[in-house]
Amino acid sequence: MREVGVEYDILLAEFKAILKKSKLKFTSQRETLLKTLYETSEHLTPEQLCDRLKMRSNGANVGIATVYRTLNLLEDAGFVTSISFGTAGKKIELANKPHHDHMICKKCGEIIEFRDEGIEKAQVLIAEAHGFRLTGHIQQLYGFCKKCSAEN
Amino acid sequence: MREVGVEYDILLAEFKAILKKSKLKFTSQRETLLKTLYETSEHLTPEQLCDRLKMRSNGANVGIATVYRTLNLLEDAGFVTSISFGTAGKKIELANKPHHDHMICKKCGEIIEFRDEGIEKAQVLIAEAHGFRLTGHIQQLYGFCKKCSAEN
DNA sequence: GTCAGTGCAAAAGTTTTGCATACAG
DNA sequence: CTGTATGCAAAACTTTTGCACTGAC
Repeated sequence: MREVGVEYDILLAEFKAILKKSKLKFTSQRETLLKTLYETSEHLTPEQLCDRLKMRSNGANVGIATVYRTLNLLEDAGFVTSISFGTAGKKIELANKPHHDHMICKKCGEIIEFRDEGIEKAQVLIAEAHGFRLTGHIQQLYGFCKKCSAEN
Repeated sequence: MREVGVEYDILLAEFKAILKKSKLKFTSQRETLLKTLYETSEHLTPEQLCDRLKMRSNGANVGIATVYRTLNLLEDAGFVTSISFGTAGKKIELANKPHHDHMICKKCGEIIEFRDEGIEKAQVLIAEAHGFRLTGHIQQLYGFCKKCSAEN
């Protein structure tokens, strides 16, 4: 259902390793959060993510605070990136999906994912030229999608 | 002081034209806001922008609400883009500076601007391929700058 | 058993709205 | 004059924190 990035088992192992290294604990909440992000191809806001976690835990309590705390943790560790575009609010995405970028329609908000090898390579070169150690990138092209373009 | 984009007079004229078209009014607050953005090369948050406006108006009142309202207006009109990266908060930037992109240090938050012709061209081609009418883009590479890389 | 993690509720921060007044057209 | 824009204050959201209790190691 999901384009293949890193296998979940590997992802999970990496996550555990990071936690161990920082003497943090591996809890069921953290696992479920990671798994949910892994299985979701959409871009969720923290609140939407929290709602899904609530559903998964069949009614059990999931605090929004924990979601934020865990997301910050994951973001620091580079597992997750958050992007925010205009008024659309903060959206979360797993970082180690294969590199891809976004084209966002300013009118209907549709997000189209794309990928271009040439751009990826150019980015690496640019980073090197500035002595920058690259860990990720976000590229958002925006404008109007085919549909909304026609309506204008 | 500022890399040359569109000349301010032209920018201003465009702004007035947009306002006229939507039967909106050209107020001193709107002018000062635009001018301030034009003259500032940094990336400001709405609140920082508001503070600058207050200074410029020598103590006169500038409401944060007006800043937000005007920014939303400008963003809708494509004059301004807001980018938000991780925890660093929303930052504003004039859209019609010459195209350039950002490299952001996850540790110290430094923003390095860069530009690459090849990437720019590739983006246009990709948009065309998807029937997407491109009006702008944001590209953020992130990782650790030279300095912070060394400290790790 | 110890110490980090959790949920909850309160707090802090950010953005939007309602309303009376000010001012551009 | 008319109606949009403004500043202020309140409201609505979003994100973070404090605390007592739970649970991983």
